[in-house]
Amino acid sequence: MSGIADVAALAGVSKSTASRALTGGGYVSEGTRQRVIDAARVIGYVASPNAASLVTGRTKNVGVIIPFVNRWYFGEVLEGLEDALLACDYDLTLYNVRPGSASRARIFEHFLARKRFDGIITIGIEPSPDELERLVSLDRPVVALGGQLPGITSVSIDDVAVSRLATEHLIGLGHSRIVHIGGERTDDLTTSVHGRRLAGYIEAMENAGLGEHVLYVPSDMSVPGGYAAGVQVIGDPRTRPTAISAASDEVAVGTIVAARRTGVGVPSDLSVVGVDGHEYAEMFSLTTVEQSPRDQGTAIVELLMGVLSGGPHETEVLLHPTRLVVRSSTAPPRGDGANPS
Amino acid sequence: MSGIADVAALAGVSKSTASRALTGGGYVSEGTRQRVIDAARVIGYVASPNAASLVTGRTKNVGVIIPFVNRWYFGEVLEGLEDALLACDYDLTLYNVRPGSASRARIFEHFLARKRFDGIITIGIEPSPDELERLVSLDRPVVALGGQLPGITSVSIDDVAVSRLATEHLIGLGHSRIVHIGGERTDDLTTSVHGRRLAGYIEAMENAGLGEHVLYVPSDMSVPGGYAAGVQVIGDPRTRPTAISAASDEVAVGTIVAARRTGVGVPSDLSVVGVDGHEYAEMFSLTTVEQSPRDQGTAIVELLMGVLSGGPHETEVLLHPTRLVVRSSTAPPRGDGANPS
DNA sequence: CTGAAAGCGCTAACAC
DNA sequence: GTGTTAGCGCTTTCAG
Repeated sequence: MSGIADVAALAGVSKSTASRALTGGGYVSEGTRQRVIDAARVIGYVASPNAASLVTGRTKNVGVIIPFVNRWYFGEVLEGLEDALLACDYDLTLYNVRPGSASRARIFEHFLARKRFDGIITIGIEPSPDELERLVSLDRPVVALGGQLPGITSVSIDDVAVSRLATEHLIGLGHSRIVHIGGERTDDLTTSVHGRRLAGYIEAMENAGLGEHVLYVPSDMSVPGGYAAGVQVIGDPRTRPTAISAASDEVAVGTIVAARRTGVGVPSDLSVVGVDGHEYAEMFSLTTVEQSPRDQGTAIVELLMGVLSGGPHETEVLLHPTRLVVRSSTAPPRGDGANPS
Repeated sequence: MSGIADVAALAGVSKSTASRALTGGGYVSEGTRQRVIDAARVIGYVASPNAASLVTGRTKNVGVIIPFVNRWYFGEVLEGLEDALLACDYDLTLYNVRPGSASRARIFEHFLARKRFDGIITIGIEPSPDELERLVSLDRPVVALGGQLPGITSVSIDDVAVSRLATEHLIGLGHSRIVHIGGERTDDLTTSVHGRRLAGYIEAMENAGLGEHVLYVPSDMSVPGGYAAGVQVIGDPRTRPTAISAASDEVAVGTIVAARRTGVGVPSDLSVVGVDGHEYAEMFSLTTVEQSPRDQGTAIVELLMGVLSGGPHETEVLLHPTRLVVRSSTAPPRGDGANPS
């Protein structure tokens, strides 16, 4: 293992000069710098991050705390994060904290305390008070994506607007019997993603004078969740809506699968919109409010870099839904009047 | 930041004794050990991994090289890895090397060289000679899941057997016009997962005297890939098979979506089997050879731990398909005789 | 069984 | 501009 001393020797300079040339701190003449860099390349020298971290206190590594890897939204964000972090020369260490899992506890109690990172990115985490406390006590910058945590700088998409937009699209098509799948009855309407998307739906419905038709069915934010809810909602032909506003694309996909299985055509007999821009949208003729999770990942990394560099930075970024992408025409069913059952 | 010195002081011993007590190396009297451990707990002491690594050379961290995060199989494996690694007190740093991406090159050239890990786990990687060379030159144990690399200890599932099993299931149901989706024409039949699963299909067909019906359509190992191939395969009613053996569950799901969309019933007019135990299998009435990716993750971690501990370990583990899980009955279509078009 | 001292590989003051 | 020196926080010989 060649160390910086070897590089220095080969270049005919001292270790400190070699270090300066390589890390770019302090004055080095252009000639020396080149010789050192060449020497490093010849030897194939790469600095030991441990040794460097020990003295600088910085690790060139960030921790990512994420509840799922294997749900479309989270996987996509994670890939976005990895790309963005690489571009900034940071490694990424993964902390997978499935809600309620044993590993979640161990991570918060044990692993994070190692502080192997310069900063932390949390994705869609709703931390318990205890977890939040531990997060803060790490004394490293924390930035959150999705759901602003008290005192933590965050990036969120405008969940209310996004869901309102989706619902308005359905209303614009002439639907009135629109149900929302995804909100949880117990949620505070501003505190969680679930809740805010539900709020957007309600807002749209009431604005359109459809308040009496407001109806939501709770669901996991996942494809199987949407499927289960879909079966329930579509099951009874007498109460079946003509359109569904889904809290996420994954829910929407699950719902559509359920609809097809039930023999209800999609979208001719039923319109479904979701939020996120899922890669399956096309396959399922899904209409979607596009809000790329990858870009969300990029945005949160940018924010963290701002914090790390100590410069000024926004403390709360709200991503606005820019456009509604229609992957298929979703015509309103005939005979859907103002006076449904 | 409290250091080991503080712990030592509080316990009334020297740093070296404190270190021994905490890391379990060398002799410490039981009483002292307890006092040190208590002191550490009181202060909330956690050793700096950097400092420790610097001197021991071990990092308590493993690198995971994976081509996708956001494909079901890979996401599932990754979650399995994370769990298994945590259990062994290892951190996980993620290297996402999408084939052909710019980050892939940077990772192999730059990031891996930092050697922030005691070992490397690769998932379904087909490295170029150059990449393989770099991997080896890291001088850290490398274990591979899926596809044995020359000179690298590996865990694989028995792809040939798994695919044969799936195909035999269809044959057993009375099908003869069975096409395989997933193999790539260019593949060596033993070198890649694609290739081996194709081989298993061919084996089953020939064993059953159906060699003349062997037909495969190449596809990405993904849901959209399966969808595209499915549209193509099912599109023409004259050549349409009665059953499909898919190289993976994701392909199978895509195929089923295509089938439904084309108006071909599933499974009444078409049977599809896949490999892996996908969580969507139930939603899609998919028959599957179960081979949990999570367990594969666990297995590969066990193997790596064996290598790291220096003890004896198997150098190549083959996971055998244990069972075929039927999520729905897939009756053969009537009139499917020995003499298809 | 315990303590003193050396040093892992690097960067950051500080002199020159 | 460049070299010398002093650690970063820990583990590990090596005496005692």
